[in-house]
Amino acid sequence: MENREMTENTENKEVVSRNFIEMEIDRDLAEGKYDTVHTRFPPEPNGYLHIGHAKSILLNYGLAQEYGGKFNMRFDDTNPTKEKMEFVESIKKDIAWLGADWEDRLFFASDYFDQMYEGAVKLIRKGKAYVSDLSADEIREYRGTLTQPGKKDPYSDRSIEENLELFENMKNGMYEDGAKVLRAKIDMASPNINMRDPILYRVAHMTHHNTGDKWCIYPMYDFAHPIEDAIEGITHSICTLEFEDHRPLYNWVVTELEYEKPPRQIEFAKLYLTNVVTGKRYIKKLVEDKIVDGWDDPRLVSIAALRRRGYTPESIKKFVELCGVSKANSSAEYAMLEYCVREDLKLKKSRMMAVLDPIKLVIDNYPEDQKEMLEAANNMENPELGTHQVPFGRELYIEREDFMEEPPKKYFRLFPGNEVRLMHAYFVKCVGFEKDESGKVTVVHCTYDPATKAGSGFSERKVKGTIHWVPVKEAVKATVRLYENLVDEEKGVYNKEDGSLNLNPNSLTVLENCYLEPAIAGAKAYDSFQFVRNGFFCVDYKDSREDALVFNRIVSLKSSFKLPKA
RNA sequence: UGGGCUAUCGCCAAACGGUAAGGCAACGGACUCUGACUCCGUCAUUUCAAGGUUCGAAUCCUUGUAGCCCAGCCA
Repeated sequence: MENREMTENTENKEVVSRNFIEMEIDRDLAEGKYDTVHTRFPPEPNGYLHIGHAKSILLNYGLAQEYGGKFNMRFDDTNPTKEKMEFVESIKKDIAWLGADWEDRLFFASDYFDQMYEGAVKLIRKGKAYVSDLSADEIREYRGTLTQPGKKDPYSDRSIEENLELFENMKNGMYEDGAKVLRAKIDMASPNINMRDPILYRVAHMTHHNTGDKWCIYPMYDFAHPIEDAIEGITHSICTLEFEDHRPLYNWVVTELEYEKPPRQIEFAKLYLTNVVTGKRYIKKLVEDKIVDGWDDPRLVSIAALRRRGYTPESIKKFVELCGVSKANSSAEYAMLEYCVREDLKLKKSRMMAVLDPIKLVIDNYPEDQKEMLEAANNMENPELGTHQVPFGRELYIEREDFMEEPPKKYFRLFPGNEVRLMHAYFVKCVGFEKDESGKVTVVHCTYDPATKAGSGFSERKVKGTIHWVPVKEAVKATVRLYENLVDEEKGVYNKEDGSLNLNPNSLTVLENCYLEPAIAGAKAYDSFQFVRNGFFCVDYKDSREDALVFNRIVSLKSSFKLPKA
């Protein structure tokens, strides 16, 4: 009853309960902890963004919007060994495409290296950090294990002066990579391994994509991230669950560095999709093995791949919203994503006729030299999309599936003696067919009834089926690609024995003999349509040419009819 | 066996001590110039399990169980 009232009060707006992050923010605001909301998306530029990142981007951006706050874009580029400029460009493109607007707030963690260095010096002066000469192996050894406490670092008692000098030497390039590190002095016996004197700075003689050769020491994530957030005035630093254990360290850093109104870290569960490949190594191999056509192959779920496939930013936003935000590890079904694109495209795109697997239909009683132009609504449910003309004549192409010599029960399409409607045109009745030597049907014959023309108001009799068609003479030939899941859904994504992918051999079907109605001619990259009864399709930006269109199927239409398998 | 986190329908996910929302999927049916869309209906007597507190428990307590994360000079 309470819910019903809420529904009425908010009119057609659905009642969406607040997620736990919003509730935390509400509380922070109410308690006066913060008086604004400032979020950020902080990727490391070491790869392409995928659907999982979209959740974080849209969550952070959405929160800033919702609370009238700000959203920053920030590259967390504190490890030059992994980062590339190529990725900063692709990430910016993807985020902009998704509609998360960082306005003029594009930052790089590397822009703060000076401040981070100052912060480290401050910690040393407070006696909270020291330079250690332990090797990587020794550090690991001293750290202890999950069940055993760590041991005191023998260098942890160096004087402040000595530490100051050593750290400056580190900065000045006096040591080899790995020779020395700066560690926080916290608690080697902490049950939380992250607190066992974590490394703050390491030596790495490497050229950084942003700072060049200015630095040869680089801050670690745990030290850098809270500083980045604090410098930018971030209030809510939202990250994924695996950083929960790092929160005490995050708080330690902002506390020791004495930031006023320090940011607060809140963790949420990543978004996973079932039966989908997101691992970098796997995708890299698929690309190298030429199983997929690059990192934006339409079967992949990188943002670039979804864009190429024809997904819209709106559909991804809707999907992310539908998935919700919680702390429970979970995996959304691909069907939900598909629902979201259909929902978005349904009223926005023109509904055209395209025959993917053609068979010729001859209207025996339609004069050979006759021709007419029929008017077709672009979208019957959205008249604003207007209309277009489609030529009609004696010879048409129809879908091979729409004719059967011996139909099963409940088959509403063409079969000898049956009458169907040709969409936007006339009723036709099947009067015969031709076969070749192999028994394959080559031509279907029918007669039409002029009285049944679309829009004539004819209502004397009805037909159960309506099929789409394309005029033989004016049709535009095109290539259409149909997709299935890249991996075998039955077997699961990964092979249990060797960890390789269980690939679906049918993930790509290329149909090179498709015919489109002429109104589609001239379609440009990323243009998309509903091909009536076949799904939504998008012009491929890589392979399509004006005179040789190539379409990717974004998603099929739902269907409650299953043709019985022969 | 140390620490952190999580368990509510096939999949997401609400409910914040007052008697299990909603969406996806699925399944019926109506409608239909897309077997689409739309519309109507079905879909958790029960919330990981077992005890306990309470007039009342998914929510509180106890004891278990299961899953995820942490021992990079990665983020």
